[in-house]
Amino acid sequence: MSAKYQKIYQSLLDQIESKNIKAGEYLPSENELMKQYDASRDTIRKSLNLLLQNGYIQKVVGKGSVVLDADRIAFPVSGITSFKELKQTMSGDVKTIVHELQKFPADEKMKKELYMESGDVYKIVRIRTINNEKVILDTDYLNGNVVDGITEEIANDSLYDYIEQDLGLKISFSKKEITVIPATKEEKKLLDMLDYDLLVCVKSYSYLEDATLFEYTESKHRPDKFRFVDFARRMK
Amino acid sequence: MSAKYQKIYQSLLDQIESKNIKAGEYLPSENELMKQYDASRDTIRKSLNLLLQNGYIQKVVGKGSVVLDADRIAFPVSGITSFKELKQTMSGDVKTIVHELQKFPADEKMKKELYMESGDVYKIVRIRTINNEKVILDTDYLNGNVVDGITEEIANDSLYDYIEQDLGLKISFSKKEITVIPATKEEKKLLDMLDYDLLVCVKSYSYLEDATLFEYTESKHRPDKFRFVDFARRMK
DNA sequence: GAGTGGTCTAGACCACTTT
DNA sequence: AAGTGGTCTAGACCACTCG
Repeated sequence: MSAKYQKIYQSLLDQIESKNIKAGEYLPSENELMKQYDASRDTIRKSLNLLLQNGYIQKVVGKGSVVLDADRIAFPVSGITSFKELKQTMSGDVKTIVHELQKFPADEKMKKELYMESGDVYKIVRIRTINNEKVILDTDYLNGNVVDGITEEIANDSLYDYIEQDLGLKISFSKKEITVIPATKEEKKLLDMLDYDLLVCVKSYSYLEDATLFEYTESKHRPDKFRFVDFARRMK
Repeated sequence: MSAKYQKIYQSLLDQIESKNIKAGEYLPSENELMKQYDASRDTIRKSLNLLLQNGYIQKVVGKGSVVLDADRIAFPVSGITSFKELKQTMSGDVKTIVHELQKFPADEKMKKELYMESGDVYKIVRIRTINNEKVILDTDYLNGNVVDGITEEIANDSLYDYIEQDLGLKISFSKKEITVIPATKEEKKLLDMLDYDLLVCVKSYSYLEDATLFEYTESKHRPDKFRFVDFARRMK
């Protein structure tokens, strides 16, 4: 986070989020920003590109960079938000129950899902409660060759913090798939399902900076507690 | 699409998609690509950035750009795919039934959703069938000050083609929200709901290049026919 | 005509990986 | 030591919007 363009991005973002520059207003021109931040045009443009990609501004040729209305749909779910990070944007009292934690030699399914040839796999099953209702069931499978030393405390706190801060690995990107599936008896027993028979299933593959696949997750949400927000630019 | 970096992007993408360069292999280095395409490093890097953002490659410092496994999760839903575009990636026989098409002065709800002060709004209700099953209910509201002249044929074919090709407007970005909602009696009547009581609701706000909001859509999917795929890079 | 963003170029230094 | 990507700079021309 020491790069100049990232600092400028953060500085501009702060001004947008604090409503110092309001939705509908224009940012200073690239020329202006060059002077303000004592940076080259290219550096400024890198900063603006980050704002652009994350849906904070829209550039209009001949006019400038307009600030968009980020409140319209609040923006909790961008990037690879882990549950702990997500939690901070959620209302209500959120807790984690570690239901299962084991380490075992990778079976066929895991070798396939995690592209492993040998070694151990961690399986972690966690139940997430919101206001004391059990509404999310997370099952993680981790490549034990990449990540090791997972304990119940870690699983109870934050896996991502452990991987990034303690192991010093860098989580880089993920692929997610969202579908709706019937709840099994087992799942109905573990969660407070009310009258629902379906679960929203988010399958997720997470990768490190060097493109190593280290985690496969199935996150099953009670339908009424599920919400996903997306910002997308058109690519033609 | 005439920019040099976009052409290089497309060229590299073709090679990746045709398996000319396979997953796990490295692209030529930036230096190599500069020579191959007779371009500056900056231009090459712009092309690679597009591949990066769309999940086709991962850059590893000191090594190069690895091609990722795009097949792992197929990638139908990136950008603002309209239904017609989506259709092409779907299996099965897909049809559209225009159920309602009207134009009326914006009421309070529409003024709020579309940020209008006055003028007309189009309301279009369409039912999408897959293999003759009615599984998706799309309701579009369009700002009549921006988009005009919509007929049943257009609604039946492709709204986006009309807006982009006939009206010459440029669709630029959208915000989407995915939730699950109970199906109303009306919706149950319009769709083939089998035993399902829930619908996946995708609310979408679509904007033009100059940041004008021109469309608000509610797309309701029968749960078993819904699938959403997402690629995300971590922003810390 | 002045100002805006969009694109492209050429050159430089750094931290990192590999041999 | 050589090669890689990450960052930063300076200068140029274009198409576009606005007054």
